[in-house]
Parts: sequence; structure tokens; C-alpha cells
Amino acid sequence: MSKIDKKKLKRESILKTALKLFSANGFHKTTIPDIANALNMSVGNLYNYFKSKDILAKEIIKYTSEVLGQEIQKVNMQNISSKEKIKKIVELYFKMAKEKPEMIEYFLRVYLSHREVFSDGCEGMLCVSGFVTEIMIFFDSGVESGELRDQDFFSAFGLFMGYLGGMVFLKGENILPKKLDEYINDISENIYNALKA
Amino acid sequence: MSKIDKKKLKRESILKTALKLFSANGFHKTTIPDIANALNMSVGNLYNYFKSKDILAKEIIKYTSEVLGQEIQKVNMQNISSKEKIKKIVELYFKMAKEKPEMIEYFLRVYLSHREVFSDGCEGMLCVSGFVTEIMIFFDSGVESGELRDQDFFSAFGLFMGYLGGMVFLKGENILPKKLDEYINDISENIYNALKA
Amino acid sequence: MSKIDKKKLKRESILKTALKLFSANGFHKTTIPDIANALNMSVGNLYNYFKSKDILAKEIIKYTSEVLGQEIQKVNMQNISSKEKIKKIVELYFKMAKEKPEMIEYFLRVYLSHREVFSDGCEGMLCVSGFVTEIMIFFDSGVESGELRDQDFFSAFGLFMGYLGGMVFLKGENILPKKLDEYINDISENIYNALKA
Amino acid sequence: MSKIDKKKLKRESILKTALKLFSANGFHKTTIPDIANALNMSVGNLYNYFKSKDILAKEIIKYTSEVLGQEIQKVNMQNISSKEKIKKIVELYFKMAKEKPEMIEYFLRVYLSHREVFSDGCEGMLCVSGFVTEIMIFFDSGVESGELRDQDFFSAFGLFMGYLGGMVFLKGENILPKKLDEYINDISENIYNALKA
DNA sequence: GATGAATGAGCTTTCATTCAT
DNA sequence: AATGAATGAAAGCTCATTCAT
Repeated sequence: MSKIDKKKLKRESILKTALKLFSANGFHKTTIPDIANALNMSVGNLYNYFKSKDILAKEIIKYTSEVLGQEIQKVNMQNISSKEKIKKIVELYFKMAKEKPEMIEYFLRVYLSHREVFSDGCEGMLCVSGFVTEIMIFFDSGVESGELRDQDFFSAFGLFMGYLGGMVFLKGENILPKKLDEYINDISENIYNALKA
Repeated sequence: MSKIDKKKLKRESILKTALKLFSANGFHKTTIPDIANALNMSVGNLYNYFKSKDILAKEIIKYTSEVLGQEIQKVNMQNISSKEKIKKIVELYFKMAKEKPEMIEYFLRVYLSHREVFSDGCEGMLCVSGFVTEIMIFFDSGVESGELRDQDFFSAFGLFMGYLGGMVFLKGENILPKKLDEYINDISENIYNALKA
Repeated sequence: MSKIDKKKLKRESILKTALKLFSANGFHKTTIPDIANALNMSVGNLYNYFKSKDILAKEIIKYTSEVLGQEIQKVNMQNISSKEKIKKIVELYFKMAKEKPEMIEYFLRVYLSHREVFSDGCEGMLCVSGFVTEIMIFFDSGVESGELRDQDFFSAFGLFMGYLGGMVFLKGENILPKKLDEYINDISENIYNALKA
Repeated sequence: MSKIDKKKLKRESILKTALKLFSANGFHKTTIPDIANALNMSVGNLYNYFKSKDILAKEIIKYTSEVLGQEIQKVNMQNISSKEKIKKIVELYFKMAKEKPEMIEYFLRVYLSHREVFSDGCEGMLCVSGFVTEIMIFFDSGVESGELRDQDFFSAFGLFMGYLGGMVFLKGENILPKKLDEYINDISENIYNALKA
């Protein structure tokens, strides 16, 4: 393997490890030494890969948004109705929340609430475009096919993402009486009813 | 005014000031001296009212939840359809977000994302029951009257609160092309369609 | 003693201790913990008095300049010839270098050579005016009385201060074969010859 | 070109680049990676040429002293009066300060004030002898010819070098109202008056 | 009740230097 | 000779909390 490849790999392993720690313990409670430790690498060397904790946080949201976006893209590319797509996206989201909870948690617990960190360099949707774009594609194609009502995109986006994020948050707080999976049908139906033409 | 009343008043002024600062600048970026300063009081004295920063944070979420709950209660007590109630709650939420943004922001930027702070003493809904209870009352009465579909409460709650929170977040990020008010109709309709029987 | 007086006293003791350490060991080699340690106080508390190491360095040069200026003022106020004043200032300077070497050293080893520290807030002569002003008074009155040649002030100032500073530097490097005191006559004569009308 | 010549050339280019960076940004603010970067070479390789940052600093002062000494030697070898030599040296010094400010600055801002660096290996005049020797030659020959007063060499040296260094410092601080060149006459006259027999 | 000086652990970040390749 | 990833000690600075007054 070339040196450059190795560096890329290490960079990604830092991203993943930091993502997990930030999500699990919070951005401020996670220290750079914590991350370096978890990676068996020195603090100094970590700084060779990311120049500051804030920059690391921003690269993570970009990375996460990219990964989630790619998953949704797979749904978008399927030749199925919007109603079915909604269900698939909800399933996918909850599957993620279960299997790689750190990604969804990062959105909710780090990105959402540390404006001071993301305000410089991640304004607007700059760092989450990978993800938002795919939701936009889903919505636009549904409107075009006449299956979904034509409304302001953000009105639909807020519903979709706020709803799913809210459910995962409630799950994280151990408030939900049932498993996330058992909500899939209700939620998909609610979203479809809200958005259908 | 009695000594006890005076103390109560001061306590509340601390709550309000801390609420504003935490919401505006983040929980960790706001220091106890910052709060004391803004109140023209000494750090030591502030500790006479709240024994720690974490306890202060928890009292704030209780206070905020209470205030928001009381507003929703006013809607609940009106003799109108669930459809109308939904619209009134959305209006109320956005009015709050505009006039006292610190309350909604506190939910989104402090409560939502500092589990380490709220995990001890605010488990589950312990500290937000004032607010959640009223949403529950709204929902149950709608189901009882046959206007809303009977489904798991949290499925409805997540929709309602995730959606509204999501919109306020998007607003805060300067992403929304229109004013929050201009989304009221769309959003109310979406929620109603999702929840109606 | 009042609280305010106490604080002033402590502030000055920090200034003096830091002055000694910076002069003896260099600005960068002296750490804030070093200073706090020498004062038997905590690092955090030291920061209650001076908000940063750079600010501390700037306050020290002001303080030092003030003290040196006051000494020269005493000479200026005496009713003696410029020739005699020159000798008295040289004596005074060397006496200082011997008894409170940290002051002269601070000029030479800290102020003179850490432009990055003093550039913001001590531009030009802002922080050494206490001292420079007195040299200016000495020179102007000598010119006025006709004893000194009328020339650009800085031409005279550079001679005076560069010369004395240079000698102290050479002394510090253990290069001088004789005691500083034994140079007083030669140096006073040289300066007088250079400046006389 | 032979391998050895190549190495010598590279060594000198490192010296020159480090000299510039140290002078411009200060010794501690300039990092080894900074220097390597400016030279388009690797840190590791730089260490093949100089075993430590301190050693590099010491080699620079030797190099600089040598270069300045050679310039003064040229003046010394001319068949002119001491008075004329003084003027030529002042001119030369100011020309240097203008055209290669890094050399003079290095004396003032690095050598003068980092005793901890130069104390081991550059004691006394060990590393500046190239320069000091030439000043000594100038002075001795002036005394021998009867044009200059016979006094302790360091008394004369301190005047000469302290004065010139002081003026360049004042220039660097943007304090001088006139160009350095315009001080040449005054300064030369002052020095001559101070030293003449 | 009120003050704010004092504590000190803990944070992010830097950088001279090494060494496997 | 040349590379640059890796090390880790140490720096400047912050801040929740305490306590003597």
C-alpha cells in the first residue's frame, strides 16, 4: 500500500473513532487525548491529520452526511412509489440508528447543538449537503410524478427529518415503550399522509 | 415584599438570565461568572441559589417546560376542533421561537444534546413533563372525539415536536427561504393529515 | 488594609517576581506556572490579575520604565551642569544594573527582542515613555543652556542608551575585564564629548 | 560540482534561510518545520545538516559575524584617517541594516536576548570574534596613529556597537522621524568626538 | 445573604526531535 | 541523502467550585 493510501486510511479511522466518541460522550466531554488513546496514537500525530478539534468535528459531519446520503441515494434509484420510498427511508434511518447509532446521534447531539463550532465553515447546509440533496431528490421526484403534494421543500424536509430525529432522540432517552422498528409502519403512514397529493 | 418572595424573585431572574445565555452561547461556553456578571451579582451568591451549574441547567429545563406547557394548556382548554388546535399550537410555537427564542433554543441546543448533564435527575421526561403532558392531553382528547387516528402517543408526539423543532433549527441556521410564519399553514396541514382519523 | 490595597500590592508583587524571572531565564523559558510557583499562588489566580502572559510582559515594561524614569527625574531636578548630569545618569544606570539587574536586563533581553509580544499595545514608545521622557528633558535642557550641541534628539538618545545598554550587555556576557564602575569616567567623558556644544 | 561542494552550498542556504526567519519572526516563533518548508526540504534532512535548533542558531551567529567582519575589514584596509573610517563603518552598518536587515536584526533580536541558547558554545565572544576583531583592529590602529584617545577597548566598543545597534532598533520600532541615512553625519561626528584624542 | 480571591485539575495545542523506510 | 509520520512532554489558559471575610 502506498504512503498516501495509508494516510487516507488513518485519516478515516480517526474520523470514525472521533465520531463514536463525540456521539457517545458529547463534544466537550471528549478530549483529544481520549481520541488519540482510543486510536493508540499520540496526540501530536493526531494533529498532523486534523489541525484542530473544531476542524475534526466539521470533517466528521461532512463524512457522516456523505455516508447517509449514499444510503438514501440507493433508495432514490429504485423504481418504486414515493410511498414505498418513504417506508424504505424510515427503515434505513432506524436501521442506522440501531447499527451505527453514532451517525444519527452525531447529527442530533453534536451538529445540531454546537453552532459555535460549525458556524465557521459549515454555514447553512454546506457540510450536510450530501444528505440533504438526496432528500431533495426524493421529494422532487415524488412531486413530479404527482404522488406528493407540491409544497415548500423545507416544509417537507423539516417534517421528515425532524420527525425521524425526534423519534431517535426519544429512543435515546429510553422514553419509547416499544422498539423503534415497531414504529416504522405508523411513522411511514403519518409521513405519507402528510406529504401525499 | 417578604424575604422569601425576594428570594424567589431573584431565583427566577437567575433562571431567566442563565436560560438566555445558555441558549445564545451554548452550555459550555457560558461560564458561571458570565451569568453572575450579567446579573450584577457575585459568583458566590449565585451558588447560594443553585448548588451547581448542572443543577441550574436542570432547573431551567423544568421552568421552560412549565412555561411552554401553560401556553399549550390555554389552547387545550379552548372549545375548538383538533384541526384548529394544531394550527394554534404551531402558531404558538413559532411565536415563542420569535419572541422568546431562548426557550425553544434551550430545548434544541442544550437539553437535547447534553445527556451527561440531564441524565442524572431528568431521566425520561422527568423535567419536561409540564410540556409533554399538555401535548398528551391534546392528543388524547382528539382521539377520544374521533378526530384523530388512534396510534401510539409517541409516534404522534415525535411528529409534532420533531417537526416544529426541526423547522426552528432550520430557521436558526438561516436556511429557510421564507419567514417561519409563512410555513404555518403548510405545517399545520401536514400535521393534521398525518394525525387525522 | 483594604481589599483594594491588598490587590494592588499583590499585583505589584506579581510584576516584580515575573520581572525577575523573565530577565533571568528569558521570556519563553519562564512559564506561568514558574511565576505562580515563585509567588506561592495558583496559576488560575495569577490569571485573575493579568489576563495573559503577553499582557503581563507589557505591564512589566511600563512599570520598569516608570521606575527608571523616576530615578532619572531626580537627576534632572538637580541644579548641576549637563556634564555632571551625564555622569550621574551613568552612575545611576550602572548602580541599577548592579543592584536591580532585572530592570536593565528586561529592557535588553525581553523588551528589545520580542517584538511579536510588544507590537500590540506598546507600539513606538508607548510603554517606555516614562523613561524616554526624562532623557528628553535632560537633553533639551542641556541644549537650551547651550552646554550641549543642538542635534536630533534620537541621535543623542541612541548614543546614550545604546552605549549604556551595550556596556551592561557586555558585562552580562562576562566579557568586560573590569568592573562596570571602573568604566564610569571613560564613558561619561565619551558621552559628554559626543554631545557637547 | 562535487558532492562536498553541494553539501556546503545546501548548508549555507539553510543558514541564510533560517537567519531570515529567525530575524523576522523571532527564534521561538520560528519552528524547524517552518525552516524546512521554506527550503522545500524535509525536517529529517535538515537535521542531517544541523543536529539541533540551538546549534543552528549558533552557526548562524558565527556566519553573520564573519560576513560583517569581512565588510569592516575592507574599511580597515583602506589608507584613510580614523575619522573617515568611522564614517565608513557607520555607513556600512546602516547599509546592511537596510539591505540585509536580517543580519543586524539577528544580533539584536536573537543573539542579544537568548542567553540560554548561546551560553553553551558561544561564551564571551567566541561566536562573534570575526566581527569584534575587526573593530578592535580599527580602534588599535587609530590609537597607535595618535588620532584616537587611548582608552579601554570595551569602552570604545560599547559606544560604537551600542550606539549603532540602538539606532537600528529605534528604526525598527518606527520611532525615528528621519531615514537612517540622514543620521550618518551626526552619529559619525558624535562617535569621533567621543573617541578622538 | 453577599463577596470575589483563590484553587487546581484539565483542556487544546505546539514543536524539537527521532527513526523506519 | 532524503522523507515525514510519529512521539510526548510541556505550554498557555479556563472555569466550576469553595471559603474566609
